[in-house]
Amino acid sequence: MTGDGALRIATWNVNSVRKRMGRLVPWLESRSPDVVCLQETKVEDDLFPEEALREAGYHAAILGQKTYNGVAVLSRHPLEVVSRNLGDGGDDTQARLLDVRTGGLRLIDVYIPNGKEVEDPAFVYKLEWMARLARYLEVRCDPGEPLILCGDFNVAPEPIDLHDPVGGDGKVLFHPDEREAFARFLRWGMVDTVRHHHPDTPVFSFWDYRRLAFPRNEGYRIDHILVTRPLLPRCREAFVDREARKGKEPSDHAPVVAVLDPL
DNA sequence: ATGGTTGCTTAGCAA
Repeated sequence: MTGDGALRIATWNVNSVRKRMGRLVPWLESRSPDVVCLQETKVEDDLFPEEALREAGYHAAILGQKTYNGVAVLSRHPLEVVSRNLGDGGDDTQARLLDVRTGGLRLIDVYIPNGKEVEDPAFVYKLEWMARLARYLEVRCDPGEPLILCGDFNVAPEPIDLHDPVGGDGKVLFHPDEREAFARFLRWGMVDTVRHHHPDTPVFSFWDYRRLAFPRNEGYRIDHILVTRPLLPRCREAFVDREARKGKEPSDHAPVVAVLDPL
């Protein structure tokens, strides 16, 4: 809590929730977010550390699987699940989406496929999944409703969003096709909160474990909190919590936080 | 430099 009733909404790819509990719980205690969307929990639902997180003060909605992927939404308030995965008749075998209502808000937590390499079939799957998500917004959501779409999008939207936009052009995370798929979310009616509040500031949310990328600040801004227009006047600030990437055994991603004025 | 590191699961995959 910020002490004035503001809501803190966060998204964090933790790269295994069980491995990261020693950092996640102190982070929850120090930052006191109201809602936290997690990605890459990498755990089946019956092994999710729900009790420890309950003791830290959070309800949880979870959609996990063994070894890979997995999303969860933690909230100070009880959660109602609107949808687990896209539910459109396409492949839903990977745990990548949770659509929930909590504390008077609707949030969609996504872990968009990484895509591996542009030449890989996984990249085709990524583009198809993003098109399915756009369709999900069109069919099951309304740009006139207060809605938050956040998570690991695995897309750096603009040149400012990666350390080497020339070298990265046409590669995974910054390919024109995935940038266009991301732009479609914005055209539908979502606003990128971090970029809205910091139009000209390079900020990254992911640094590869390899190549000493973090100390060199060779990063990408691929984790996003998007909001529909009705929420924008309430969004006071949005930022990357870079401190959470420092120190021993970090995730390769930092949390992104948006601060909303109360209704 | 098709390099490098981390996590899950145990040698190979995903990121």
